[in-house]
Amino acid sequence: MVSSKDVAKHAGVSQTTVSRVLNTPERVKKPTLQKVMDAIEELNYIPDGNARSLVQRKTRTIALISGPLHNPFFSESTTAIINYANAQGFRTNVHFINDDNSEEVYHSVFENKVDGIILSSIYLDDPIFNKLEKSGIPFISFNRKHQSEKNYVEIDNRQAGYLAAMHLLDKGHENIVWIGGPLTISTFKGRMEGFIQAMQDQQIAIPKERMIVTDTKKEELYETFLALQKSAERPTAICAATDAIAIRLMDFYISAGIRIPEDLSIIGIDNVELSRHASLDLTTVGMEDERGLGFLAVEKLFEMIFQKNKSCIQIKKSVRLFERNTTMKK
Amino acid sequence: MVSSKDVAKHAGVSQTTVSRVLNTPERVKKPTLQKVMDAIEELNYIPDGNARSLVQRKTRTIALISGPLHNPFFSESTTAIINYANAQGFRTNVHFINDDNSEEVYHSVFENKVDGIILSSIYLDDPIFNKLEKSGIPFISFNRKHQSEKNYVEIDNRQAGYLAAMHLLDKGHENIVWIGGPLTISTFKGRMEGFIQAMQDQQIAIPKERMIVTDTKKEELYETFLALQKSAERPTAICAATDAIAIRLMDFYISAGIRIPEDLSIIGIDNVELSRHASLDLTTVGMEDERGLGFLAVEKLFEMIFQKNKSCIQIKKSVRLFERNTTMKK
DNA sequence: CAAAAAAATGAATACGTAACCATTTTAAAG
DNA sequence: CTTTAAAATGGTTACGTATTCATTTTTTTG
Repeated sequence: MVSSKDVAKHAGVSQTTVSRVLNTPERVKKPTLQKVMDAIEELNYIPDGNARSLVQRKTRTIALISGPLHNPFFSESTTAIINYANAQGFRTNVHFINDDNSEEVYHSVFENKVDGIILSSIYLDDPIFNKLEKSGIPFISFNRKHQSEKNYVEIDNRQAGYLAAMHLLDKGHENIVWIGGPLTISTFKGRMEGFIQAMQDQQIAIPKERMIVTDTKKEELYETFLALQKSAERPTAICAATDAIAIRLMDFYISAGIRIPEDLSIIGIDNVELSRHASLDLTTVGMEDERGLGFLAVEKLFEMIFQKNKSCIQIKKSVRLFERNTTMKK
Repeated sequence: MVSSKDVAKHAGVSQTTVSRVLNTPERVKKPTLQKVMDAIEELNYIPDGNARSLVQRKTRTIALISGPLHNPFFSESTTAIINYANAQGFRTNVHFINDDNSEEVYHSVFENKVDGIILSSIYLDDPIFNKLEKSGIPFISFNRKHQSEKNYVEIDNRQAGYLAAMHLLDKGHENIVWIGGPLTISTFKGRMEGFIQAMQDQQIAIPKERMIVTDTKKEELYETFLALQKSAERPTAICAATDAIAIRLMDFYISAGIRIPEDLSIIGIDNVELSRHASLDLTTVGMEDERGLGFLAVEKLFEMIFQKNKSCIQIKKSVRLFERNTTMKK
């Protein structure tokens, strides 16, 4: 590989001058500059970012630990985050966490000495949180938060669950089923609490079998769907904890010949882009802000990176109903 | 930051031994090993990947230059690629290219001295191809290929376009509109050629106004939709170059009250996961292989990285029709 | 038990860059 | 001109690791 020393030799200057040409060209005399530039061109020299990182103690890289991209929420946030980082001249290392690779993922992230970490994969009692704090690397979680209530950007999940439930109640539904992910995740916990609150406020009892806490994977949701179909008293409406869940369930129901919303109302939460598609036209609850949580989070992350802003980020965005065509009067 | 020297001092050994503990622990005596491990634990030492990269001349990082994630094809391939790389212990730098950032993106990739590059963003006559070859870094393009016909994984685009057109012709359509992206991209060129071939084989004339080459962005597609709606002789079927285009168009048509497939048949190409959703149920053409082009490409890329396999990769996967519910007899 | 072989460890160095300090060259001031 | 200041450039070092080679310690062998 051609290094700055090779360039220096070729141009008849010192390595220091080559470095200066690249970093502070205004401190180099014109003719010297030209000589060096020519040598760079001729030798096809590209500086080594790793060597630079080593001496500068900055990698110009952030790590993104994201949920799965088949969930449109995450494909939207990932896009926003990578584009923002790129615009700042930063690279983005993307990771997906599953049940048995979190160890390796965090190891890889810490080893790489990234300048910032943005994650949507944290659990309420996740032990990784302490490691993140101890590492001294700026980090922020979006969509989910840790029980410590530090460094997060989220929507008002309780409000979201509440509004979703209220909408179905307004439409005259009473036999409503909640389908959400594990309560070890703040997002699902908050949204479910909001849902329960609304039902209680309207004095609607919720039998245990109508509160379904499941995994959000396709297979588990299919099991859930089958169980519901077999149940004696089928729900007239489903309150799904996320648009991704709602959209998946719609697939199963429509495939089974059940019409939405005529036979079954369904509402999601997140207001992902895809939910607006005319074929789905999913009623949902989400932020007004079109930029999304991922954008807000990465924006804050870079504030932390650049300004060394050590203050704790706590952002909760309020939500509203987006009424579309998957819910109707009972 | 705590370095291996600090660990060495703390454990009363040399830095060399610390390095050995991490890399070749079997060459270290048990009690020494333990001392060092304890010191590592106590000081919370994590080796610096950049320093290692510098001396080993390997970064354990690949770069992915992808199309936009709102296109399900790319969210699927990105998932497959990142997961594969992670399983190999590699990080993935993800980049998105747009009209005016390609310079910076490639600069960033080359600067980072990645071990491999996987890209779906190349143009037929893309000058970046020579730079990639000159760089000596293993690389492969998927979905698209360069005119040099080197290092690519694609579907048989001509066959795909042919099958899509034939399907519509079989259904009795004659007024068929082709909607695809720019012909500077191999994917669109090949698919369109296949489409034209089928029409010629069936001796169906294609007036110029039925061959639409446009940008694949939402806004441009909307313009295309409006133009078609205004045209005197509306098509009875649309052959879209990709599922992403087809799905976008369905949104516009359904929003305008046009029924699919009753009023208009539409077929895509790619067979993305989303196309199977019951609400869309898009007829399409795609690979048999469920793993997708991204997976095949990254698999080959790692063969190149590990085996120093310099042989040129040329993979063209054959396709078949997936008949669903957006096409019907005229 | 001595000699030879093997195992364990350490000292020194390289990787490619930026930063710091020293030196030379050029321009400004008197 | 000479002196002083400023600009331009070069030499050396540090960043944190793995590697190479040398040295010490331990084990094996006859």
